[in-house]
Amino acid sequence: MCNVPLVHPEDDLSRVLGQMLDNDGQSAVLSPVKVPSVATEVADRLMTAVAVGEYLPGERLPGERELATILGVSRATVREAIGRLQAVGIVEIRRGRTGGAYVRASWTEATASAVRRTLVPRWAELEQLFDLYGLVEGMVAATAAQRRTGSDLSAIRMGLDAYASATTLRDEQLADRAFHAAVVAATRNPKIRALSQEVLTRVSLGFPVEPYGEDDRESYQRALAEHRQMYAAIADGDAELARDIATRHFTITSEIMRTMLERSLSSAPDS
Amino acid sequence: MCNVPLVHPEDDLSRVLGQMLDNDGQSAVLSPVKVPSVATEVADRLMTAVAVGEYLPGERLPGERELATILGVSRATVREAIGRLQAVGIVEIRRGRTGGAYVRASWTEATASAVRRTLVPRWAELEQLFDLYGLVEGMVAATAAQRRTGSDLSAIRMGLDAYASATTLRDEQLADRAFHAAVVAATRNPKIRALSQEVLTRVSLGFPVEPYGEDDRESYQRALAEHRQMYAAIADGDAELARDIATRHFTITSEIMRTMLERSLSSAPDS
DNA sequence: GATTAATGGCCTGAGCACAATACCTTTTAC
DNA sequence: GTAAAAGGTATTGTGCTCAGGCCATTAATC
Repeated sequence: MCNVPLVHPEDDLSRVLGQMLDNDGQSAVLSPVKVPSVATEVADRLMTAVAVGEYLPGERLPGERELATILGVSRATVREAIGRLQAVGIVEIRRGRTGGAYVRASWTEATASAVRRTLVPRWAELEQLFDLYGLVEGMVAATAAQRRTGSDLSAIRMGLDAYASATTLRDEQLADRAFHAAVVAATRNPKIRALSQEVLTRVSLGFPVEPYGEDDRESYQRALAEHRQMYAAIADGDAELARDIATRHFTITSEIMRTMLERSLSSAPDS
Repeated sequence: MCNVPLVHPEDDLSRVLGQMLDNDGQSAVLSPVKVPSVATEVADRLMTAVAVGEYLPGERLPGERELATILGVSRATVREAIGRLQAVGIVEIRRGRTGGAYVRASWTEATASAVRRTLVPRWAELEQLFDLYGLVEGMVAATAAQRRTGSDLSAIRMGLDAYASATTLRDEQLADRAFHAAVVAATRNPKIRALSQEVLTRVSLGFPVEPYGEDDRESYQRALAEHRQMYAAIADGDAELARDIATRHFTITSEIMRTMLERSLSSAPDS
C-alpha cells in the first residue's frame, strides 16, 4: 500500500532489455507491449539450459513434476514448454518409467527442420548478435585481464588444464564451461556474467553450439590453443590482447551456426 | 501446428536477459519463474521513456486512452502502470481537461522518498550496474571508432555542435541524446544500440540522470569537454582512446545517482 | 457565467492463461 | 507379474486482462 516498487522489488528489474534487443534498436518504448507467457518463459529457460550445456545430448531433463516444483509453475505449463522443445527438435520424449525429455544427440531430419524454421528467418538478426557476442566476450576477457586476482587466475588455469587433458566429449565440454566461467568470474561483477550468458543463449538459440561437435579434433585444437593464449593474456594483465583473442575465439560459435544452417539447407530445403 | 517457434517467432527473443541480469549472475535456469504482468511491462516502458529523456521534467505523458492504443493494452492496465510511477514519485497526476501524468520537475519529498525506497535497497546491485555501464559504453565508443563512416562522423559532429551551442536545458538535453545516439549508430549494429539503451535504463532506474541537473555548469563543461574528446577519438579511429574517454564519461551517471542518494538520505532518513 | 470538451477515476462482465488436482496409460525395474 | 515411475489427459477454480460504459473534475471556449 505504501511501498509500491518502481518495477519489481526483487526479482525483476532488467527484463525490459530483452524486449528491446528484439525489435532491432528502435525505440521500443512506444511499440505494442508483448509480455511472454509463463510457458514461453519456461521454454526459454530450458533452451538456455541446453544451450549452456547444463544438459548434454543424450541426457535427461528433470521430470515434469520436478521441474514444476523447481520452477514454481504448474505441471501443465511445464508440459507445454517441453512440448515446444520437442516440436522444435531439441529434445525427444520417452514414456514409461525411465521416460522424460532427452536432449537430442545427433543430427536428425527433425533437427534440420528445426534449424530451417529458426535460423533462416532470423539470420540477419543473428549476424548482428554474433557481432555483439564477440564484442561482449572481448570486453569480458579484457576486464578479466585487468581485475583477475591470484585465485581467479588459478581457477582459470584449472579450467585450462582440464580442457587440455580432456579425453571424453563430456569432460571437454565441462572443462570448456569451467574455463569460461572462471574468466567471467574474474571480472568480479555478477552483472557481467549475466550479460555474457544471456548473449550466448540468444546467439545459440537453444542449440548446443559450443565446440562439442562430434569428435571435431580440429575445432578442439583451435579452441585449446586460443584458451591457452587467453590464459596467458589474462595472466599478463594484457587487456587488449585478451580482448582480441576472445573476440576471435567466440567466432567459433557463429561458424558452427553457419555450418548448421548450410547443412540444414542442403539436406532438405523444403518447408 | 507445424511451425512451433523455439521461443517467439518475431517479437521476443532476448527478454530472458532481464531475468538473468536480476538474480546476480547465478544460473537462473533452475530458479522460480517470474513473468512480468502487462502492467509491470508498461510501467517499465514508461520509466525507460522518462529515463532516456523521452519525456522531460514538466512534460506530460500521453493520455491514458492514447497510451492504451499505442501500447496495445487496455486502459485499465495503463492506469495501473501510471499509478506505480505516481506512487514512486516519477510523475504527478493532474485531473481535468489539461490533466495527465506530468514528469516531476523538482526535488520534492516524494522524490526523496522514492529514492530511498528504490536506491537504498539496490545500491549494491547498482554499483555493479555502474561498472557494467561504463564497460558497455566503452565498448560502444571503441566499436564506433573502428566502424564509423563519414556520415556517421558528421552526425556525431552535429550532435557535438548542437551540444556546444545549446543554451536552454532542453536544447542541451536533446543535443546530448543526439550525440550519444549518433555514436551508438556508428557501431552499425542495432543490437548494440538496444543493449546500450537498456543498460542505461537499468542504471538510471527511471530517474532522469543525464547531466541535466538544474543549471549545473560544471557538469556541462565537463560533459562538453568529454564529448569533444570522444568525437576526436572516433574521428581518428582511435578505438582505445574512445573507450577510455567513454568509460570515464559515463561515470557522470553514477555520480549523479550517488548525489541523489546522499541528498535523499540527508533530507529525511526515515521510512 | 454557462457550456463543452478533454481528461482521469471507477465499475462491470467476459475471456483466457495458469494453477491445482485427480486419474489414466505406458514402460521398466524388480 | 507386480509395483513404481514417468508421461498423457481432463476438470475446476482463480486472477489478470480487456472491452466498454459512465461519472467526476478541470479548463478552454463561447
